[in-house]
Amino acid sequence: MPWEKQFDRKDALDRAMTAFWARGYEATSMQDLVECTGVNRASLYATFGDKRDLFLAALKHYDETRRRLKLDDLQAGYPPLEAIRQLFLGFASSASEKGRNPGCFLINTALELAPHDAEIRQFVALTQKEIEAFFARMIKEGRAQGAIPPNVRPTETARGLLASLIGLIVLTRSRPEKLLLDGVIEDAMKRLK
Amino acid sequence: MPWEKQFDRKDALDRAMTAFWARGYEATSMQDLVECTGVNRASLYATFGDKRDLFLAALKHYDETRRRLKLDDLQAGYPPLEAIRQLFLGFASSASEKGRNPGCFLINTALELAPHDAEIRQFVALTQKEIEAFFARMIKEGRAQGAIPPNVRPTETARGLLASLIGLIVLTRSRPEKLLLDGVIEDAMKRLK
DNA sequence: CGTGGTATTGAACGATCGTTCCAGACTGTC
DNA sequence: GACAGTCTGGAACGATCGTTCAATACCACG
Repeated sequence: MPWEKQFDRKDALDRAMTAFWARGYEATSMQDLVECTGVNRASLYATFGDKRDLFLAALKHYDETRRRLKLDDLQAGYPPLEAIRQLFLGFASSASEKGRNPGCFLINTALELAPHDAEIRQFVALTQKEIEAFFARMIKEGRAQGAIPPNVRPTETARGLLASLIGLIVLTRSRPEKLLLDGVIEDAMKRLK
Repeated sequence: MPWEKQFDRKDALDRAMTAFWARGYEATSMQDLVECTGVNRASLYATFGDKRDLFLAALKHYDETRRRLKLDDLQAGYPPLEAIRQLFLGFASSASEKGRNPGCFLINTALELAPHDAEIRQFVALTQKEIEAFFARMIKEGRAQGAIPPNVRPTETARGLLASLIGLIVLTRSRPEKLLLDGVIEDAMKRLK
């Protein structure tokens, strides 16, 4: 190869991810992406393809660097029951009432693009299944350790927790009230005792 | 007044609502709105103001004709516990795996615009509070009638149900699988027994 | 029947959209 | 040091964006 890229691919992808995450697909223009990545238009196209390709790459980047990493950290750093609680708490605490609430890129996409784009829908569905599997795994471990009662059914309860988590994250963007968010978490955790 | 409008304001608003509901704010162009309402561009501006004004009017129209009407019908037509279940079932059953899932206009807006527009955020928050109040009211009535155990706390449980309902609706747009949606509902209703 | 004033119409505005092209900058190889 | 080939920078493409304007059609009122 006679020459190498001047910019770091991962770094540019991370910045593009942040832009799509904050404003969504439609509201983020290529001009925005050129400015926030610092990469020239043509280089952006040469490296990532068109806008949708770049979005999909950013979404997968989010999944790898945020969602997967987060779940792995929780699983490694906390006992099962506390790992579940910390996942909820992480989203609630990032929702300050004054500053911006980043929310979850995957959930934003589930509403904006998933209904209209089969490939994106399948990817979003896959990540949701992994979160569901995380909940089920934690419940099984918690039961084995005696921290969760044996009458809590892993598969069914995991589905309920997934819905509660999604609801919590949506609420952080319209009603970032600590009283409400803490109430949702407390109620969600009741399933496990 | 020397002349009256040729088109029905409510009818045009209803069609615009459907368009915004299906595609969101950014992805719906004024050209789309001109075509789906059948009203001329300038008439649209003269009647509703700019695009954001029209969107807000459509959102409020949705709230009046769908959300409020739905809750009133449920409250009038079912006993408390069943009214709650029917609210969940309504969203799950409209999510066929093949056709389009309309979802909920208010929730779509909670993610797309609420974080960036204070007026819209406050309106969305208001409607969510009314759903929350609906749940709390149903729980209180259910307890009074003996259909819901007295240890179920209305205010706290209503928050949890709201999150579960939102989660369910989001899931209908990315994973319209009957097994999953029914599982979420079953799990949500467990709180009430 | 003329007049005032609003509704409608289609064209047009400048701005921005996503995308592409091309000349120039650059480095590894011969 | 000339060549080959990739990456960069900026201009430019046609299309579409939200919005506005001037001309026309129309009815109530004097």
